[in-house]
Amino acid sequence: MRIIDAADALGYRSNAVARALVQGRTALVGAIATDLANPYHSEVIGGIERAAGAHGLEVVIGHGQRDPRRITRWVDRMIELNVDGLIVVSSWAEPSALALAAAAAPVVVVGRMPQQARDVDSIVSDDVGGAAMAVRHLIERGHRRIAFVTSSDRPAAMARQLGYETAVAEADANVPHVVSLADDAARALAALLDGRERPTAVLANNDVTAVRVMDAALDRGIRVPDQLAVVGYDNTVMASLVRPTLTTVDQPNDEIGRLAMAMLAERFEGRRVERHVTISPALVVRGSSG
Amino acid sequence: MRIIDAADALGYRSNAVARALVQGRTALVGAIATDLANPYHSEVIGGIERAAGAHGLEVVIGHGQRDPRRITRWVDRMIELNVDGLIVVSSWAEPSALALAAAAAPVVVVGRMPQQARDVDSIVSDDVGGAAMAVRHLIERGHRRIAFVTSSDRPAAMARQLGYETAVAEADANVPHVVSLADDAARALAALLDGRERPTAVLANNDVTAVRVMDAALDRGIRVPDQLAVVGYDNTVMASLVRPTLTTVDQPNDEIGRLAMAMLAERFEGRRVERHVTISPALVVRGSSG
DNA sequence: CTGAAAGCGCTTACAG
DNA sequence: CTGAAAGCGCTTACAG
Repeated sequence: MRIIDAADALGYRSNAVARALVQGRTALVGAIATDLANPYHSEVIGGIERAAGAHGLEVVIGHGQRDPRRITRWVDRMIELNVDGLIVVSSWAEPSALALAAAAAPVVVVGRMPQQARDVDSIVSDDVGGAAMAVRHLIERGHRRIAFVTSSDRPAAMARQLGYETAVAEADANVPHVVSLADDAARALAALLDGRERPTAVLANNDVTAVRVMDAALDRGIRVPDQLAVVGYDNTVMASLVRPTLTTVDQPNDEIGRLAMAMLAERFEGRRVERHVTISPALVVRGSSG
Repeated sequence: MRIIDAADALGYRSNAVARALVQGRTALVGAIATDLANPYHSEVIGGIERAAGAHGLEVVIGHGQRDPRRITRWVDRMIELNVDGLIVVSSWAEPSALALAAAAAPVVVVGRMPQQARDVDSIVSDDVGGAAMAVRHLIERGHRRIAFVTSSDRPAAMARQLGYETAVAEADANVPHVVSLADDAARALAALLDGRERPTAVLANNDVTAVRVMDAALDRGIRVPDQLAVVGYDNTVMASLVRPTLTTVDQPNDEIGRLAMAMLAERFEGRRVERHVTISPALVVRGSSG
């Protein structure tokens, strides 16, 4: 007891680095996010953290800052830090780096990768289904000229586009009308909104894009939702802040984080086979779709 | 070379934990944030990261999740992880834990602490000056009945209230009228907006509070800014998303992050005396103040 | 210049 | 039950 008191008095703290070296485990889970400023990512990480507590694990976060190289470097760095498991909330990491990492510790990717990495588990949201659900909602409200506006050619956006195309095809509505804001956004928006055959509804690949469409419409005096219905994707905070509030597709981010942690735990318990889970999104109807 | 090739082929990676043990340094800076979902915190951390790169340091992030105990525990954990320096983007850590940490590695707190911790450097924004600047702006626009609405009694909010009180006093405007949303927000807003002596302008302790005031006003048919000017604080993304867009007080978050990293670097170079820096905010005038 | 030894701060298995 | 030794995977200082 006197020894312990003396240690406390001197401010002694056990060196976790040395402990990790001998125990071969750090009790650390690494979480890498494309962009922490994006609330979607911080919510997923919140879910990971809450679940990690139950396993006696701490979550250290690496911030990718929307830079693919930085994200891939974090994968390497986390393995060097000897994390016991790694959750990559990003589709931007190099598959080869992920496969290498998976040889050292269990790895779960949250997001739709361009290609699978060996021995890496994954969680994706059903983007095809979510986008189709949004389009069906617009069709139910009587819309027949529905455009898809996208700012990305990442796999998630492509899957949403596919869901859009599928749903307009099955409803015998318009021919698919896809507008990309990637190059000249102002011009693309002008072509979309100033033409004679203006759509009556727009599905956007995410909330940010949806808000850009809404702003462009309001600038032209086009009323939302009366003259143009707009639906976003991701249900970020901005969806309930803008006026009119934005109808959007929601994903259970907290739940996704918990699941990612649970999948790591299964690996700790000995699972050897890959596991790939698809999560179902849900439509949140607000003002922008009438 | 053949040995290196073989190591590569086997996927060998140097064990950073072992290296850290012998070198006595991890090349890691810990960054702890109250709430990563808050863009203010993720911007500061972005600034830290950009500056850390130049020093060959990596930034690991601990997420406080708005839980004071969790934040304090992260301070302990980061020291156990042997970070070379620690930046706490939060005012919620226990001063005693910070002082203990500072005995092991340089520590910089970004935020206004209720009390100073020994050997801990700090960066605060001039909240008194920022709030006074906002009030003077409203006075210039002719307002004489200006209220301060706050949702917090944390030191930053208190300093902003002080700045408000100082500025209304010097302008010979109204007597200070402070409204707290801490207990019964709906009732407090009703008292503020439904009374006969309704203010013509409101300064809020932050943007979230400002948006709540704006929404409450719009619900009552009170036009912003014509019948009620509203000014926020922090210049979060939501300030430019709401309609009317929000006049607010901006802090150079990226710059604050860089400075925090620079202050750590000074400690690495041998600085022994405490350093406390105050950053000047700036007013961003938008639609909500007319 | 090369190679083996000592040691970073712990935990664990073992001898006393 | 207590105490000393071995060893985790590296780096560094030193002997050859």
